[in-house]
Amino acid sequence: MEARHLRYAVALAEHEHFGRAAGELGIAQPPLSKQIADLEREVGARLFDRTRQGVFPTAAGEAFLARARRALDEIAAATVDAGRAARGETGRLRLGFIASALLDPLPGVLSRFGRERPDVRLELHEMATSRSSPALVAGELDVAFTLGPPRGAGAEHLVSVPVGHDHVIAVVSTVHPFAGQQAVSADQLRRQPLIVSAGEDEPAVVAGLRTLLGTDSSALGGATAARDVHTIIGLAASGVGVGLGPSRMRAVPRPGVRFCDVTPRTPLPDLVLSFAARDHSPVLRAFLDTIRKNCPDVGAALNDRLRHHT
Amino acid sequence: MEARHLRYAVALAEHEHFGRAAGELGIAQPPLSKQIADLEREVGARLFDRTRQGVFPTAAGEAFLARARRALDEIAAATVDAGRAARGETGRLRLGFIASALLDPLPGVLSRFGRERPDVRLELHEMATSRSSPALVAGELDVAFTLGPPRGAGAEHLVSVPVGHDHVIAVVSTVHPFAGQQAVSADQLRRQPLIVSAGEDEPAVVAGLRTLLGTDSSALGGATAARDVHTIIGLAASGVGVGLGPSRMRAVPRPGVRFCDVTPRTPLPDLVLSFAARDHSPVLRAFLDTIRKNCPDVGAALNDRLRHHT
DNA sequence: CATGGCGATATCTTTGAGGTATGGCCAGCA
DNA sequence: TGCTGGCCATACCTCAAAGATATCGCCATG
Repeated sequence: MEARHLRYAVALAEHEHFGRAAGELGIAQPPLSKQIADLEREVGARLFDRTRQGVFPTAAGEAFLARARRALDEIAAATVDAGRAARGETGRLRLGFIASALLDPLPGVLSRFGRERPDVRLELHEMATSRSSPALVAGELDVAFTLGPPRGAGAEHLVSVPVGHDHVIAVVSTVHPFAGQQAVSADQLRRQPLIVSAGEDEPAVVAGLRTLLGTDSSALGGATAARDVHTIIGLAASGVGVGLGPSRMRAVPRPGVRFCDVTPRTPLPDLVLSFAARDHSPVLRAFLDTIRKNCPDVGAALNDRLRHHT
Repeated sequence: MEARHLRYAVALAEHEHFGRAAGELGIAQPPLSKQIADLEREVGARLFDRTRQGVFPTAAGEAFLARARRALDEIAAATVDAGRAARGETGRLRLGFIASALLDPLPGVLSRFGRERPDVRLELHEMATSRSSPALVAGELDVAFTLGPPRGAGAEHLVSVPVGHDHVIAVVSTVHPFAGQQAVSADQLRRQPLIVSAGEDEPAVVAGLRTLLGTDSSALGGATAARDVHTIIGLAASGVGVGLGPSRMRAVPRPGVRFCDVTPRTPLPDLVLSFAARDHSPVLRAFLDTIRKNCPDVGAALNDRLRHHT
């Protein structure tokens, strides 16, 4: 049985007349008669009563037509749904990100993406760089914000694009002596109780701080450890010490704290967007496009990537 | 787009391999490649990723396949449903009947039919013969039990089959003097307070009673009128008088009453089963078949009718 | 570098959908 | 009662396209 048979039966039921139904279908009457006869033979039951007054479905015909109409609706919807999925209007995006990404690029990116693609299901997973890389390789994530380029086995199958540069800044309570300063020096910091990251991404941050304070610095050893940037800011606000973290902390103004530059300017690993090189999913492409529109200093690699698939 | 395209896409998704899917479909690999290519062109999106590891649906393909599977399910169900409807296993039967039919043939017929055709929706409408005939002609009923053959305009398009003969019997309270008698005479009845039908089918019954009691009988004029046989029996049980009604009253034994034959035996119009002559509905046929199996003294016309359609 | 497996392409064959002409049937009508 | 017209079915032909066979190009293996 073919969709043609369903279309012909539905048209015949609608027009109650072989000739007019055939005309509507753009075919002649004899082929329609034959197709309906073939259909009735295949179904094993008479589907239409041919009377002098018109052609009307039998009980079997009514039962058949109800299913036929639903089948035709599904077929029509199949094309529509496939088109929407192909354009990235529907689907799913599994996004991994480090906690600090929630400060700066994510709020803007997610709200814009949610507006542009309301029917895409977003799955957000906060995770350290060390976990998101294998998840991308294994296909458990579609895209991830990581601290520095992804590392580990299979990383060569990932594309990485820096979406923002980063350096160390300090955060202090408004009543702290540093609060009025534009910048604080490494020397000043060495004489303060410090609050630093202790999350899984710690090594990268600690490396930056060692560069800043000197490898012999004992200040780092006595520093308070916090799991993520939000905790660092909170502890600094309550006067526990001077928080040190990525410059993206500035993106979330918060009463009770001030941010200070740190001299010398100490770079941290870039915030990087990674995804599988062979992932051509239109939803991913749409997400990358949103990133490009939302992050002015996005790397050239992303533009290349987008141009490549347009 | 044809059902073939859906079947091929589903098979390809299942086997993840053009060659094996084609083998399963009973065709060679090149035609399958072409059909899938045609499908992708018509949908306007790539539906499968051909990789070295296998053939996998894209996001668009997944969306398409979900709809395709449902469409194919509907198509398969269409044939099944049509077959069931053609065999009269599903559908609807609108049955009109006079109240007294509830006494005798209906309980057995309906319980048997309900067991044999559990998926047929039964619509029961108690109505007088004068109403069921036009309803049958207008197609608002499928079949009806009437008192005597249907009358009125269009009755020639109806088939009528007597399903039981009927005559007048008397019903009295167990404490009534008649209670011990096998039969009562017209003379005895003329000297008793009577309870007779006053429903829409009254004329037929009254005509029978006039035959019994004589047209000059004043007893009928003073009789208590009851709308249906159940009321006649109830009034007789409470001692209001002697109930006169169809012999089918006997089918419902009820404590507190006795039934007596009436002499001379006075026939009433037969209980008749009627339906539209051109109605070949399988549900109707199944119902007639049940009637035949349940009513031993069914008319030859019904057997003819059933044989005609076997 | 050779090999084998896989999907795409080219070309031919054959099925069957659809067109035209016509037949059979029945209601309406003179 | 025979005629006529409308309607669906049948007969037969045509041609598009589904499918078969042969082959190519590609790439991951050894």
